[in-house]
Amino acid sequence: MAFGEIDIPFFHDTGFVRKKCRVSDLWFWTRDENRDTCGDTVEDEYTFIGKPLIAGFPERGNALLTKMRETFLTFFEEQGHTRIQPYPVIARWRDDIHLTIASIADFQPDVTGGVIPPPANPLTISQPCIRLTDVAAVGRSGRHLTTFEMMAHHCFNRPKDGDVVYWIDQCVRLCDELFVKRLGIDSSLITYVENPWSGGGNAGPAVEVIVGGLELATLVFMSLEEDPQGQYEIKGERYSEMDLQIIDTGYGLERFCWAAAGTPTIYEAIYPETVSWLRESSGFDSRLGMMKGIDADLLLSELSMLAGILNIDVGTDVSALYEKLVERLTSRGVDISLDDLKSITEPLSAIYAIPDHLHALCNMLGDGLVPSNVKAGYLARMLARRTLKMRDQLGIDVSLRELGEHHLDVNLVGRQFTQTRDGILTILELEEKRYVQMLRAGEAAVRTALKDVDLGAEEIEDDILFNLAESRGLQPDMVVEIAKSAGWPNLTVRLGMAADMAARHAKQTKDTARGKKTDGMLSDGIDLPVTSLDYYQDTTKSEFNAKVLHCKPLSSDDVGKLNLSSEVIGVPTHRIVLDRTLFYPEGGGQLGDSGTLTNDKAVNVLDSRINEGVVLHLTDGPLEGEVSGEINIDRRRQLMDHHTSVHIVGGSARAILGPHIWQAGSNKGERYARLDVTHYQRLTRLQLDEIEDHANEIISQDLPVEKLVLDRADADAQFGFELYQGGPPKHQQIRVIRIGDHDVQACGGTHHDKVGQIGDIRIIRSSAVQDGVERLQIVAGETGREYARKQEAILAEASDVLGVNADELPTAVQRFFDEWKSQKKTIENLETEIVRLRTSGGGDDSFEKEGVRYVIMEGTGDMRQLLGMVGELTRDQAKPTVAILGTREGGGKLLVAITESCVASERHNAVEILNSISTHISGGGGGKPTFAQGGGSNPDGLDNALEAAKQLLGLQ
RNA sequence: GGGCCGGUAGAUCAGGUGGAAGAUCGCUACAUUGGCAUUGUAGAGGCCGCGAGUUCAAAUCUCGCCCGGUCCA
Repeated sequence: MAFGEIDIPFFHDTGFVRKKCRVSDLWFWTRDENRDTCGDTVEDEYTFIGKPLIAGFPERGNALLTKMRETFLTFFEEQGHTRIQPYPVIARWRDDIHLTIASIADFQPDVTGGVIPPPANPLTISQPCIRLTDVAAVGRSGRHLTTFEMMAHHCFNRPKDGDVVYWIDQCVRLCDELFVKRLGIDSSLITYVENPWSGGGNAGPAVEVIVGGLELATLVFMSLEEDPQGQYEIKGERYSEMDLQIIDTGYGLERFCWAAAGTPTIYEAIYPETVSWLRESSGFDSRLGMMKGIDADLLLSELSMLAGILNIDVGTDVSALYEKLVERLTSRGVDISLDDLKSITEPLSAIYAIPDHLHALCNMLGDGLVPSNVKAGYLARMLARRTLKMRDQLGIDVSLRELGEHHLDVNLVGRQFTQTRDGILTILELEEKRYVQMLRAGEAAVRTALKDVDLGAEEIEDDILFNLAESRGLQPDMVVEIAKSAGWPNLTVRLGMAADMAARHAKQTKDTARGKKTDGMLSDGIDLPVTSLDYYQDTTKSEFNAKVLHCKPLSSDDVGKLNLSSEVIGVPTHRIVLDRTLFYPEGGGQLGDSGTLTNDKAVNVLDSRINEGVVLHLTDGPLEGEVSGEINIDRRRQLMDHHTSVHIVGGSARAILGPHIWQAGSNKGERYARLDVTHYQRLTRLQLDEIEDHANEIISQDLPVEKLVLDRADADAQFGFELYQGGPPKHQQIRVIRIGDHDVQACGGTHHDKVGQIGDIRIIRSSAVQDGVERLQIVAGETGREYARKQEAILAEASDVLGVNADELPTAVQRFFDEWKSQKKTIENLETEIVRLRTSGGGDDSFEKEGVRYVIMEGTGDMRQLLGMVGELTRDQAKPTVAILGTREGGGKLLVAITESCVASERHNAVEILNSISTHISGGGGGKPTFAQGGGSNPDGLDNALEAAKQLLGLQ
C-alpha cells in the first residue's frame, strides 16, 4: 500500500467503496456507489443551505455552539476520553507561533516530541483557535472565519513500547459513529478523502471528512518526522517513522453548527443577533428592498452557494471574481448588474466579518494580550482597524467599545477570561482613539503627498501610495477616499495595486530574512561534561575548589561574538571550563558573575556564560590544574537584589495595572535592572509610585522566596502559563521561583531566600520600548542608595550654580528661563532700533553714483543685525541701493545686498562682489545675484575687505 | 526582531536643491453693531525634540540619543 492510502477494516465492514475523484484526482471512500466527486471540489455546491444535515439543533448563535460543543465532548467522554480545558488563544508556551492555530498546537512541541507525557490519553478538547491567513476572505466566502473552535479527540501511541490506545481504524469508526448515530447525518452523504498531511516537521496519512460539500473534519494520523535519510517523501521533504504515533483530529465546531442550521452563510448560524443588528442599523435591509426586479432571498441564497466556490486571497483582484459571479447568477435566473451586485456584497461582507473579527479580538484581549505595533499585539491592532474600517464603510454610529460590549454580552456569555471586562473595553476604546488619530493625521499627509499632483489626475504614482501605506498605515483605497474629498475627484486605485503591494511586502520580508546575525555563544566543538552548578545550593557562598577541564585562548573574533555587557571591565583573553562552579553564567536576563580563579597564580573572571550546560569562565589569562575560585560576592548580592526585585515589581505591576501585565523582557546588572512589561498606555509617575509602594510592601512582609524544581507537566498543572513570563520553557524540568502568592515564574537566576534581604526598591523611571511595552528601570539595595546619593549631588550642584536651596530650584529655574526669554525679546527689539537708527541717516558710509546709492559700512552686531540692516536699506525700489555690510563677529561676516529689479541689480551681482572681497577675511560664501552672504576666519581683514569693495565699485 | 516615516507658534500643519522662520485656526487689543454672531485692523506667541559633526553659514546635510507613528515577520 502506498503512503497516504487508507484501507481499514471499517470501510469494508460497513459497505464503503473506494473511488477516484473525477475533479481532484484524490481517492475517497463513500457508501454511495454513484458518487464520482470527492465532495470538496468546485463542482460540489453546498447542499445543506435551507436543508440542514444535522437535525435536532433549532438553536442559533451562542446557544447552538454551546449545545454542539457539549454534544461532541460528551460523546467522546462516553468513549473513554478525558475532557481537557482549552488553552489560551495566545500561544505563550511556544516561540514559533503567536496564536493557537489548532488543538494539536497545545501539545507541541514537547508532548508531540515525546519529551513530556500528555495531560490525559486519550483526550478530547474544544480549542478556540485564531488563524489570520485567510482574513481577506472572511465575510466574502460565506464560510471563512478568523476565529473558530477546533473540537478534537487526540491520542498518543507508543507502539514500540506496546502502548497503543487506538489508531486509524478505531479513529474513523468513532468519527463515523458521531456523525451517523449521534448527529443523525445521512451516511450516504459522507465521504472520507485520502489526503496526506504534512507540516511543522511532521507528517502522516490523513482523511478529510466531507458532507454536503462542506469539510467537517480532518483526521490526521501523525506518524512521520522529518529526516533527510527517511524513506518517505512528501512535498519534497523526506520523512521517517517516529516513535510516537499521534491521532490528531480537527472538527470545526462552527461548521457543524452551520450544517445544523442550514443558514445561507456560517455567520448567520453562529452570530445571528449581530448580523441582524448590523443589517438593521446600517440600513442594508431597506436598501435591498428598494432594488427593483430582484428577488432578494433568491439572490442571497444563490450568492452563498456560489461564494463557497470562489477563493479570495490577500492581493486578489476582486473585480475579476465579481464578473464571474454576475455570469453565474445570470445563468441561474438572477439578473443583476455588476454595480448592483457590489452594492449588496460589499456591505454584506462587512456585516459578516465584523462579528468574526470581534470574536478574535475579544478572545485575544481576553487572554491578556495588549495591542501593539509588533508581534501578536500587531495582529490584534490589525483586526481592530479592519473592524473600524468596515464599520465606517457601513456608516453605522457605534463605537468599537460598544461593538465589543455587544459581542461579550451576546456571543461570549459565560466565557472566562483572564483580562477583566473593563480591561477589554478600555483597550478597545484606546484602539479606536488611535485609529481616529491615524486617519486625521492621514488627511494632512495625503494632502501634502499629493500637492504636486494635478487636480484632475486619475491615478497616483505607486511610490506615493507605497509610502503612505507603510509609513502612515493608509491603504490605497483609503488614500483615494481621502483625496476625493480633498479636491482630487477623479482618482481611482490602479488595477493590480493590491497584488503589487503584497508582492512588495513579500520581497521586503525575504530581503530582511537574508541578513541573519550570529548569537553570542562560542559553540565550536566543545565536548565536555555538563558543569556542576553549585550556585543553586547556597546563593550566599562565594568560595569553592574545582578542576580545570579546558582552557583556550579567545580570538578577537570570538570576543566580538560574545556581545559583552558594558558592565564587563576589560577584555577576556581565555575561556576556562571547570568541573564545578559557583559562577552564575549570564542567563534569564541576569548578567554573569565576575571574580577570580587561583592556583599558584591568579586570573580574573570577567564574565561567565553557559552553553549546553557547560559554564565558560571568561578570564584575562590561562590557568590549569586544581584551582580555588572566588566570586565577587558584593556584585552577586547586588545582582540578586535586582533579580528578586524584578520578580516583585512584575507581580506588583500585575496587581496594580491588571492581568495583561506580562514580562516582555528583562535585564539585571549591577548598576540597574530593567523590566519590560506589556501595557496599553504610557505609565504616569503616579502609577509608578503605586507599583513601587506595593513592591516595598511585599518586601516589608519579608516573604520567603521558594525555589522549586518541578517536571514541566506538574509545574503547568500547578501554576499555569503565568510561569513562562521569560519565554517558552526549554527543558523537561524547570526551576520555579515563587514569592508567596505574589509572583511565581520559571527562572534559572540566583535569588535571595527572603525578600527582606533586598532592602528597598526604587522605580527610577519608565520609558516606551515599543507601543504596548513599557520599560521600568529599577534600582534596589545598595545601588538604590547610591542612586539616591547621586541624585542629591546633582540637585546640590545645580542649586549651587543658582545660589538657591534645592527646594527652590524649580521656581528659580523657571524664573531664569522666563527672564532669558524676555531678555532675548528685548535684545531683538533693541537690534531693530539700532537698524532703524543706522540706516535712517546718510553719513560717511553712503555714496551716490549714477543714480545708485552705495552703503558700505561695518556693523557692531551679529549676522542677524546685519540682515535686518540690509533689508531696511534695499527694500525701497524707488531708491536703488547696493549695501555691503561687515562685522567682526564669529571670524568676520560679510553681506552684500542689492535692491531687486532696478538699475542697481542690473549693474551689479552680489555674489561676484562678495567673492572678490571675502578673500580678505579668509573665507567664502554665496547666495543669489541680489543677496549674498559669507564669512571667514580673519576678522582683522574686514577693513581691507570693505576698502576693496569701494575700489571694485570705483567709489575712490 | 527588521524596515519605513515623523517631531517647526496654544492646536493642525507648510517650508527641506543649506543663505532674513511661515499659513490656517485659536489668543489679546482696538474698530464695527443696542448686544451677540459676523467682519475689519493691529499685535502677542518659536531652545525648528536633545546632543555632537560637516560648513563662512544648518530648521534644512551626517551621526547618536529621546519621543511619537506605521508596515511586515
